Amino acid sequence: MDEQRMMGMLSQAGYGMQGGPVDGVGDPGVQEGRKQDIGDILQQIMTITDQSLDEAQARASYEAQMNMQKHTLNSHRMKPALFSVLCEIKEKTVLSIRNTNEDEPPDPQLMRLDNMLIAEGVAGPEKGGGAGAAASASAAASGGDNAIEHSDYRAKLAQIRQIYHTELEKYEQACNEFTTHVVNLLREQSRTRPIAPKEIERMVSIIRKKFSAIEMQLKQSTCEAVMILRSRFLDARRKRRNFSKQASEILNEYFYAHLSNPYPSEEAKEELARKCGITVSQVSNWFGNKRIRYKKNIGKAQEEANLYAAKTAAAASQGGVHEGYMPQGQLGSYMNLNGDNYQADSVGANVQSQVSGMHRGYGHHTSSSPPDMGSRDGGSRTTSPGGEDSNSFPNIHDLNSNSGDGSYHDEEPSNKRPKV
DNA sequence: CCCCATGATTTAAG
DNA sequence: CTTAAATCATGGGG
Repeated sequence: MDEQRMMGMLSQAGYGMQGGPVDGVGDPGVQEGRKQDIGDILQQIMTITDQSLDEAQARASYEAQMNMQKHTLNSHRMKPALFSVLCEIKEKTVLSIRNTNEDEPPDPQLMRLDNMLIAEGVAGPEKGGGAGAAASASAAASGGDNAIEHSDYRAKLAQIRQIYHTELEKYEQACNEFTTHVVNLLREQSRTRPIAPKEIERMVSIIRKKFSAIEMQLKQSTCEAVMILRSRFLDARRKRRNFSKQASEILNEYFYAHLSNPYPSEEAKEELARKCGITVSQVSNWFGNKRIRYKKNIGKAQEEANLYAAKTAAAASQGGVHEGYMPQGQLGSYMNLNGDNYQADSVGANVQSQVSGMHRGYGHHTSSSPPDMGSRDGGSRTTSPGGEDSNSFPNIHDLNSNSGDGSYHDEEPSNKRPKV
């Protein structure tokens, strides 16, 4: 099989030395001649050796002859010296070759694949650990019961992982086997051909390189499989589920209670997320959607908002049926607003405008203060936390949307899915 | 089926 | 990073 190839390479190395820079010292002319001689001799010997080996492979009947030649060669008194010299020469040429193409910077592509596989928990720490740990961690982080959705995913991932490890193992085993085989072969041949240990090392490294190409292919296809799996299972869009009725209520209450400035601070978002059993990202999404959709709707379908206002009021008066965090302060103003009516659109401006004087640039609270609480207006109106900022958000009044029911939520969007 | 409410994502601006 | 706006894709009701 590959002996043929190896012999070819060895022969090549042998021939290559002919013109090569064998040594830097000495008179060029003499040196040249000597090199030529040595080259000729070597070539002859190599040819004979190759021939004999080839014939041996081809025909067993030459066994005897080959043995004889081997014996002759082995018993020649000059043999050790000659081999030594040949080895030295070969080593030099081989080294020069090696230097040109041996430098093997860890392939960036391979590193990328490795990183991704580790990130996906495929290649990471041993079997049970990686995927399982990652999955349970993310499940715990998101608060929980989303396991249903992901169990399938995890199962598939584990499958991929299994296959990957099996293949990798197979690959390693094959690589080692083959390497061992080649090394043995070379050692065997080193009795009849000038093969230095370094030569063997080099062969081994070449073999490893070849095999690592296969390894990379394996990693690549594994990565692809993971990618497909991810897009299939983890694309949240495909798995959209409405929030629970209760979560929607909580969110809506907060929204309508802070209509004048419906931008929950980071802390508020966390609290809402906790109460609703969803992630902070989801809260942000919800408010983003809510704001824009509310705005688009002003003027109609707002009756339902009253519903929330009423609920809120009721809750407040009863001591808070619904979580505590409806700022009681605002209820009053709310009722006012509602009662006031809603031409709000027009009125709205005036309604909120005046007020507490201090402005803080609306919106972007760098999480400074929870918009809610404090802002209670003293007398009668609006409470918007930031004086005029209330204007910034289109007039408020009601509207509502009673969201559906449904239930699940997804786990924290584990943001980036790698791209291939 | 269609249609629309809705959560998530993308895009663009700051 | 956050947000508004547009858009996507699903769930679920008629």
